[in-house]
Amino acid sequence: MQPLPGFRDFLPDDCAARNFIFARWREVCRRYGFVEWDGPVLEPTELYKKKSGPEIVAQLFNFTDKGDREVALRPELTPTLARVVAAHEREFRKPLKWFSIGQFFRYEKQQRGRLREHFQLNCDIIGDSSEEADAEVLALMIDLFRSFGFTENDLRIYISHRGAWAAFLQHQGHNFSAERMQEFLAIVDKLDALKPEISDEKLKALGVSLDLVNRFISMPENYFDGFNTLADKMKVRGLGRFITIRPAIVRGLAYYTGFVFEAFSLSGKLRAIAGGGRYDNLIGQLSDGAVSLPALGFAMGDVVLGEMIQDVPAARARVADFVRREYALDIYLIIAKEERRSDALRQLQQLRESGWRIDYPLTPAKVGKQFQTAEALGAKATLLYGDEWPAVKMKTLATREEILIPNEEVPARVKQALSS
RNA sequence: GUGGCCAUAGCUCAAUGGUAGAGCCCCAGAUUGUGGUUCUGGCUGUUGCGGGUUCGAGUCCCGUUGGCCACCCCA
Repeated sequence: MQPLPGFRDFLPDDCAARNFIFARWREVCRRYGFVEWDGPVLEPTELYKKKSGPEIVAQLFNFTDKGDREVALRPELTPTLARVVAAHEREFRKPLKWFSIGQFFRYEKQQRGRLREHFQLNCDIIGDSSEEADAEVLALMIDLFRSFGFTENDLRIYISHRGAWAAFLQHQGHNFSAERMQEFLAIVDKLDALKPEISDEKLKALGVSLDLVNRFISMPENYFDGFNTLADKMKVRGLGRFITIRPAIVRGLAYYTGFVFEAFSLSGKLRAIAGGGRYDNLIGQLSDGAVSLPALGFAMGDVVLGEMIQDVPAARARVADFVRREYALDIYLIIAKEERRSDALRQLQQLRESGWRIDYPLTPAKVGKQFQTAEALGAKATLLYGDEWPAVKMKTLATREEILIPNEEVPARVKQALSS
């Protein structure tokens, strides 16, 4: 039996690496004053059908449950967030700064960096429409990357703004409906992939020329001051070098209204590592107008991030170090004489209650074998119980130094030896 | 969803159509109670699965499942 396609087993090393990623996510988010929350893994399919746009619905991992409900494993968190916030917003002071770490699903053919399941960090600020909030979220994203050991040489965050496109087009005399705007942005999104003649043709169908579009792309700051404001705010924080204005970045989800951004690895091998934007209307839509709050946020997945970590030596070394420490022991007990097993277990329990990580042989084994096990489990020291009793022989594995200590002094001496 | 490449031991991979192998891992030893190295020995296969061609198929053909890559799409 194998796991289902696109689903992963996490062996101990994989789990430790995952814990490392989660630990950095939590640590940096808390540093920014974000609090953690979570929602259900299974939602009514309806939640995604109307609000996220048709793109995501085609890839839902959905089914009918035993109560004849149409349900879907969550493909993203934002619709759930919008629902929860609409229902509970009065209980919280604004702005909300919330983050969440959870598993998300999609039903599609898997490929490198893209499975049917992944873990994702979501960070959102709700109830603040200022550009300061935009900058705060971007800074958070950058510091998250920095916490893994990445620098401005490893990745770049490209920033665009849907409102900027609308304003530019209006300035040029075009007034697009929401649907036409969506159509237009889809073409812009593919400018790099398609031949200029084809893009031009598609744009002409909307009454816009490729020349016009390129004019904006080459000098966006001249047409939209918000880019300058944001860039200045990032420079003040010393993070300006991480961001690049790139109007052609348009995210696929329909609900974005303002700034949108995507982080890319500069090695060019990977897809977007993270992305997000402002969605000022979504909460209002999902609550049928009962609650209207501006919001913005982003998400970053563990799969692509993990691959990027493997690509960058400094980041890879941090993970390896963490993985090694994740389950390394403090002490391994050597039971050299089986008649000392009870004495050893009594001290084992005592030491565990003090918080030390200790393991020991469950069945009788040769002393040499026990030392091998101690080494393999990463123990810093061993405590040997045998003919020396009532004294215990403590050995520091790194230095091979052995000292004889009275058993009643073991807790104190262990503390002394391992605290340094 | 479409197309191309691939599938051999737990892992990485060998094997002109002619008796399936190596390295690593794991386990056990190298004289009585001391670890990373070394040495010796041991374990492991319906060659992904199902058909077909052939005297004979890991090898050739068809199907199927799974993986990788590209396209589509994108959290």
